[in-house]
Amino acid sequence: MSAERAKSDKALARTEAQRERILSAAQRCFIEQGFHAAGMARIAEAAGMSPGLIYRYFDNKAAIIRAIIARQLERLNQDISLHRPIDLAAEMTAKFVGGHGCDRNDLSPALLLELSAEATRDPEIHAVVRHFDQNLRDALVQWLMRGKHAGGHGLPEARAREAALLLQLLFEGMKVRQTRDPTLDPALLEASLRRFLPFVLAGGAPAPAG
Amino acid sequence: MSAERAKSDKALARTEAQRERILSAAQRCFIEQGFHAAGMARIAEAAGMSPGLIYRYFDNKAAIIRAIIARQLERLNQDISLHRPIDLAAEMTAKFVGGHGCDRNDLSPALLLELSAEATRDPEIHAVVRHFDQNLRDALVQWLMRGKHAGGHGLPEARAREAALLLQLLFEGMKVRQTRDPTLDPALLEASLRRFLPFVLAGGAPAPAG
Amino acid sequence: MSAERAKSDKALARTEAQRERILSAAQRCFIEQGFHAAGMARIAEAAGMSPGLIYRYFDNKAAIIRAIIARQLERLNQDISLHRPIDLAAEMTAKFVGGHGCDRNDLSPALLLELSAEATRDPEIHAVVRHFDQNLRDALVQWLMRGKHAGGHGLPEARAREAALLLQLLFEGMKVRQTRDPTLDPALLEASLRRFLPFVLAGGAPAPAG
Amino acid sequence: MSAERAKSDKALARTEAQRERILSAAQRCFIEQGFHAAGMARIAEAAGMSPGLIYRYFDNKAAIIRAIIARQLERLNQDISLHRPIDLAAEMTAKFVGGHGCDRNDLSPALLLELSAEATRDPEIHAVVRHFDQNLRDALVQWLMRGKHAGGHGLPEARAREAALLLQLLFEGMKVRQTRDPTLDPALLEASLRRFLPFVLAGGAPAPAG
DNA sequence: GATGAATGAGGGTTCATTCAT
DNA sequence: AATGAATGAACCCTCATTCAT
Repeated sequence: MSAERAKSDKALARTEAQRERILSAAQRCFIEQGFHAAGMARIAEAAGMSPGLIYRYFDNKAAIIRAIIARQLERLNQDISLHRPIDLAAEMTAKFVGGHGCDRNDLSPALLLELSAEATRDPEIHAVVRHFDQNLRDALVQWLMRGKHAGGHGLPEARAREAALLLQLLFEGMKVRQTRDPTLDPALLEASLRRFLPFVLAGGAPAPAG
Repeated sequence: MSAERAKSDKALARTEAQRERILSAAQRCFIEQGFHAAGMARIAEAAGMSPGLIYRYFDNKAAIIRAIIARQLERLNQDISLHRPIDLAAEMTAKFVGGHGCDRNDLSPALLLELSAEATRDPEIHAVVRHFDQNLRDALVQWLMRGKHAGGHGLPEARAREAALLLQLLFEGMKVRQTRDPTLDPALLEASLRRFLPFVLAGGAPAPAG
Repeated sequence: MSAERAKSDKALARTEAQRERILSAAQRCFIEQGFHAAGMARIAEAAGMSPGLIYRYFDNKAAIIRAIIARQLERLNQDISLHRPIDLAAEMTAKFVGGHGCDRNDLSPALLLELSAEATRDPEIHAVVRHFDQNLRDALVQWLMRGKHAGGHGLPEARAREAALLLQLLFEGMKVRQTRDPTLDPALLEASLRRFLPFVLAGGAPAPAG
Repeated sequence: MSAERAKSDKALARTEAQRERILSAAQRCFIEQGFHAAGMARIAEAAGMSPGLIYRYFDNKAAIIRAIIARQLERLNQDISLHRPIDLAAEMTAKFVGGHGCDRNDLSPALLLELSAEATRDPEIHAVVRHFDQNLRDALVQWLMRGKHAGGHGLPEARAREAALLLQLLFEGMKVRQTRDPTLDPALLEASLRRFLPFVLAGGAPAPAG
């Protein structure tokens, strides 16, 4: 039970580590060159392995793309911690400034855009994106409806739905903005958000103090 | 001088017409299949000419992409009529519902996203995108600062800059949303915008009636 | 009508010539190396063209294989001229000695064997082979049933069917023999055939004189 | 000396057993998929060992193929029992109906064909095939020359050579037929053979009764 | 100006073989 | 003796680009 198990565990761990190396290398390549321009050979090189080995861990290039997408969206979801009081304007600004996909917890804007475009044509990708998209929307709605004492905003459902949609539009708009104008003054962004977000979070009521 | 001129003019006109045919055909192909999946052969077919001929009018595929972007952004700029009173929420909703790249003045959302991702890698594309991006921003700022009697909103410059940024975030967020959730209820979108936009257009002051 | 037609005719002729060049080159490669060991690059080289060009004339390698099979079987059928009195023993011997696939009208034995094996796994190939196989069998039966004055052998149908089967077995057995013992003494082969074929052609009756 | 010997014997026995496992597994795979389509990984799996281990017992894939051929032809030779009176027509028909490579003494027809084609290209295979081929021919000739009281047919050598050749042609023709028309009516085959074989076995004399 | 046949580098992928463990 | 992860050359095929006509 122990020896066999131990070996199996170790093998599984190695497998997982290899998959991680591949995904990480692929993500770097995709960000730099795009999904289609990044060749398997280059990905293999970036992962420090031979091209053939990749296929022991992934069926094909599309599977890698899907895995990256799922992993990224998962992280995105985990990242949004709606269960503690947060300064949304500050956090969004920080994401804008820092989040260019260089560290593994950030969704690269270029990747997200290409990914969304790809979802238009690949039904499997579309399904994955939709799944996480609706998860996020539901989480936002719940958060907006929850009482203030629970870190929420106490909106009625109808208002919460409207506000959640606006928040998603702003999140995604910021991703596009990152690609178009990466030099955008963070102070201006934060000022804008700080002025308007409270109004959104209040469901359209006159902004409360704070 | 005149005959020669006339011939030259005619030749130039023909050249321009040919370029236009190619761009139009390429745009259709790109929308259907994406930048990389659309082959030159198919574009040539769609343009009703031979593949070889395209290279008399464009250096290569990337040049076509750049030309489409420039042309499209130009149209976009012309399209934004900020000189008449408009119901922004209604117009944005209409764009969301109708704007899937079917008419020639709309870039398909997928294309716009792919294009923005590409701008991350191709400096020439980036420059074009930046140029039009800032044009639009300036136009928005002017519009927001202009007096209400001139169809504007009479905001001071600082507020106008904040509001313009937010509007761009929303515009672009909507493009992402179109690819992710094309079935989004337009009524919900319009309600959200109608509740929020007046507040933005008022520069963050309590929403005026209407 | 004429100019356009002429051009189209010329184009069609060229297309057919190119297909022929490819098939001929592929056949040489397949005979030398087998279906799977012959690479497209080598075939292209043998055909004096680039690998990519082959795909303008054939969908893929399998299509080339099928075309060769069909072409070869067609020639085989045409080759069997059952409408004149023939010295079957002599002709079969001649085929054995000469027919090693070097000239285009001969089915290479190696090719026929590999082809038959391949038919076991590829349903499309199986269908093609079956089609020509049954054609040949029917032709043999007709020939055996036809009156002697018409170059036939006047057998009743039941006997004709038996004899046709035996002839096919002998034909195909000779193909195998060519690969196994290409040095087989043609005199021995001809003597064997000359002794036994009359018996077969007579439907099992005591061999007639001649 | 004895202990060492014993160990060595045991080791040799194990080596032989391993080789046998590999050959048997490979044969199954080759029959199902053909020589080239059967991968070493699948063969290893079928043999219940790792791919690497196979190379301890065989130099490479071609060596396995050669070993299978040799083993199979050896069995084939042993199988031919020409020392008892036999109903050749019945036995050949039975081989046709049953012999599709399912039992270990039968090479599948497809395999035999592929193998014969390969002999055209690989001199080592050619040599093996030739060796057993001539063995079989000699055995047939001996059988045909032997007196009837010894289960033979009492033909003079010249006639025996002719008849042996014809028998081989028929044997091999039947293998091809199995791949091309596996649904061939066994009754027709048996009738054909029964009418013709006695004539062959009699060396071309009018068929004796029975 | 216009064609479309031709090119050939590069794409993703497979698989016989090796070697550290 | 045995493993199976790793290699890398070669596979089939695509497509942006060129050029003889």
